[in-house]
Amino acid sequence: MHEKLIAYISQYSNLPLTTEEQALITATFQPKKIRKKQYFLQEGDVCKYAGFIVKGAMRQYSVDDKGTEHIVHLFIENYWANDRESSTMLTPSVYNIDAWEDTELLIITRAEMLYLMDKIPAIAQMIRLMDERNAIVNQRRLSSTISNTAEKRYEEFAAHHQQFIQRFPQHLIASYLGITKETLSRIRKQGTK
Amino acid sequence: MHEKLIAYISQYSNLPLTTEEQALITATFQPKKIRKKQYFLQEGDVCKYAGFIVKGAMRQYSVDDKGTEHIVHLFIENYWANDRESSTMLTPSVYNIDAWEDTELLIITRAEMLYLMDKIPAIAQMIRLMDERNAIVNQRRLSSTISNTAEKRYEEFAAHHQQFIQRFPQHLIASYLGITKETLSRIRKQGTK
DNA sequence: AGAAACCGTTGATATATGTCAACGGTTTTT
DNA sequence: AAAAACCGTTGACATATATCAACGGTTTCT
Repeated sequence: MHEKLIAYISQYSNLPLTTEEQALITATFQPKKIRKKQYFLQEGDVCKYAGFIVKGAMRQYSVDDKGTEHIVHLFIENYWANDRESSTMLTPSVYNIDAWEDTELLIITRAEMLYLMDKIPAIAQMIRLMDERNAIVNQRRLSSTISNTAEKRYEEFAAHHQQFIQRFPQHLIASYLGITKETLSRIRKQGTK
Repeated sequence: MHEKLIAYISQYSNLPLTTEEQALITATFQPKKIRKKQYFLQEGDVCKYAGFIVKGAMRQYSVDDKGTEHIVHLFIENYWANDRESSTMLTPSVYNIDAWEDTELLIITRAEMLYLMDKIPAIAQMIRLMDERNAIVNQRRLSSTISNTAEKRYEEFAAHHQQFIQRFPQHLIASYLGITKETLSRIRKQGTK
């Protein structure tokens, strides 16, 4: 089960992982299975673990006063489920993370991750590159949200996230884009003409 | 002029900077002055430098087909002006960064920064923490943009960014929030009642 | 196998926000 | 000192998107 994680880490670094490093990684990341609809993180709890998704699909969302869910992230294989603000600051999360499909994770605490970063250069390297990639992706999404119409946002999203479109129902995609499912339905209908 | 930068870096780390490290930093970061309205980065150019703002105020924005500017970032003292996607990937930027007030910067290339990260642990540490803080801030902004009405977004912004409100005109704040200046004007009027 | 939940779509209508034009008061430029 | 550019506001109107309700077709549960 840890092979996918090892492969994932390796891909970020030119330094190959030693056998000892691989063993340490395997010993540190704990497998965890979550059935569909179960929570990985609940609003109000501190996010204690980051989870690498080996198999499955998850979503992260907040719920407003009216009970409406707002999807902030969608995750599939090779993504990390985590509320960084909560796990870093040790504050209660405003988000929920739950499984959209039955999901297999490899989980790790923040303290363990800091330890691994210290012991394994490739991990430190991976984190740095992930942060960088993350900053870029966030910047793009923000920019798109501020500047573009719903239609253009959907087109951009569809162009770059084909796997998500296939894997999650439309109403989740709509919420991720900050629009209602009805609006997305109308946009798509119009787009095909 | 470099004292403010040294102080800024120190604040991120418990390791104090040695005299040699301070000298290296001072030698690497080049002072640069930019007059109001001048560009630090122009759309289409590769972002060659990151700039630490010692004094002044800047803005980062894209321009759409209709010629409308969309502010994605506002910067004042102790902020970093940079288009990370462009400087990391060496691709032409879709953004402009210009000075809103006369501004003094300390600039550094990506290669130099990587070198400093390698040589000075406190710098590596700073970058890591900045990335972390950044990820959190971006997450919040994104979440707010997706979930909240314009009015609530403005209230949240005003509550946490008093300095920006005092320093930049309303139409820039409006653009930063993804709304028009007219809408912001009406929101504010209503809010005071 | 039947019931229930889920999903996407459509219509009618409501609401938030954008667009355009104009104004008076500043500040900046020359 | 005059002219120009900038800034916030307001009104009238246009548009994008949300809301609410209903429907038929799936899929999921029991």
